[in-house]
Amino acid sequence: MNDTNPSLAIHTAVALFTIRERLEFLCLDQGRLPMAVLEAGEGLEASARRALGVATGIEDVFLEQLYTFDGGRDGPQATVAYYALAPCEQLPISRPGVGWADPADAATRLHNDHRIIVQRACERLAGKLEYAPIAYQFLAERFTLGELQAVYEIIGRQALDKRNFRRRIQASAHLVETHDVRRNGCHRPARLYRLRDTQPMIARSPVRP
Amino acid sequence: MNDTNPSLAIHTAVALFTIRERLEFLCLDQGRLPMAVLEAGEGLEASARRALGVATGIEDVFLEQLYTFDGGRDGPQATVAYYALAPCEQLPISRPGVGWADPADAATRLHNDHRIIVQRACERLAGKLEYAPIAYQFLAERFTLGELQAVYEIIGRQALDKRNFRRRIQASAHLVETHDVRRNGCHRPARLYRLRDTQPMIARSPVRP
DNA sequence: TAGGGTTGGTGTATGAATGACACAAACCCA
DNA sequence: TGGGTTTGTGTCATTCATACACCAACCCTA
Repeated sequence: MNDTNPSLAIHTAVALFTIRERLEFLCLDQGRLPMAVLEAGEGLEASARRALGVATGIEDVFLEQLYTFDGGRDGPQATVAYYALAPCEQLPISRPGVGWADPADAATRLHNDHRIIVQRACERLAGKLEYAPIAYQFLAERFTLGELQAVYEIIGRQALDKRNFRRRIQASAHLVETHDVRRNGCHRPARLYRLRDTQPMIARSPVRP
Repeated sequence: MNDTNPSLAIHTAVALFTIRERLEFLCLDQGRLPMAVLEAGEGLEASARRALGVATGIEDVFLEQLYTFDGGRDGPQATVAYYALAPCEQLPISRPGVGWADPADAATRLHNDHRIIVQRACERLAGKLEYAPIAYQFLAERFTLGELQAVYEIIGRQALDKRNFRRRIQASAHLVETHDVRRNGCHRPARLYRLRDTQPMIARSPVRP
């Protein structure tokens, strides 16, 4: 029942992204992303979550399938890659062998096959930013428009006009204004917003690849 | 070396679409899409092409990975789904057990897991139509603007204004005008166009899922 | 060979969305 | 109390999207 033939296996791999000043991904010291071997009776997404849980202790994050790569050198093999997004506050990861890296450094930090995963994930992130509410996955439940704009600027790699950005966001109607503000420094406090709770959360196959 | 344990397998499945008046997909009489079991040393895309070749005899078509599904009842299993596009002229398929079906009838023609593949493929097709030059995959090398518009209307499921459509297409600069026309019926002949040959052909992971 | 039927091909005017741009408000700190 | 910093707001110009009508070229039939 338990087939352990190493030449035939389905792997899952996860690129977990967060934003702390810059966009960063979670990287194991061996130059790999968190991975798992798919077990009997286990779903692919469950396997990916398990991989992430083993490496980091967290499992409750946004997770979406990215692409499936063939690793077939010795036998029929496939690696189903996922990407995950989480706000950095939720990530008290301080385990040995686990760290963060800049996607631009992926080439030096990761083995080839995993480098491609990170690169593709960045591309999809930037593309999807424009039409899907994924930016919110990097933020806490309540956030300021300034924080949201920073996410868009970091992922989209370009500065945005504050007024035009706010107009665009308000028009998308994803947000609701709360009655609270956040005092964050020696300046005017910022109003807090949250995602409209009727927001259907999407974690499906891309419609627009 | 040759592992034939049926409880651990990687499958590929292909939904081949074409347009003949309507959008249609290729459907085997057993209510399945063309499939293959990934072999040792075989790439995923190669496996999908093989599946299509076995069922139809053709292999040289646009093919893109769609999504990977887990079929894990008895063991670790995965089905990597692809979708393929081809002009109907290239498809002289008249084999027993192979036919065409309307995606709207997929529910009655296909088993559940394959129905989802067709449905997702239709969604991606419609989404991708707007920003990627996939419509040309349904046309011969040279085609008229009327034919191209028909493809857009069928996949996008809405009628388009002729003049606005033409302006949009001309603006995209994907096309070059040829010096020939096609006489097609009892009306004015239509100018023939072809894809600009410097067009980088994309068959990659979706950037915008 | 003339006229009717059919599809191919073209321009303009209006409203909507986008992009550029500057200044006062609120807070903290010195 | 004044300087520094981020929040928050409106307008104008340009571009983009939409709606819309007629002649051209061909084939077929009478």
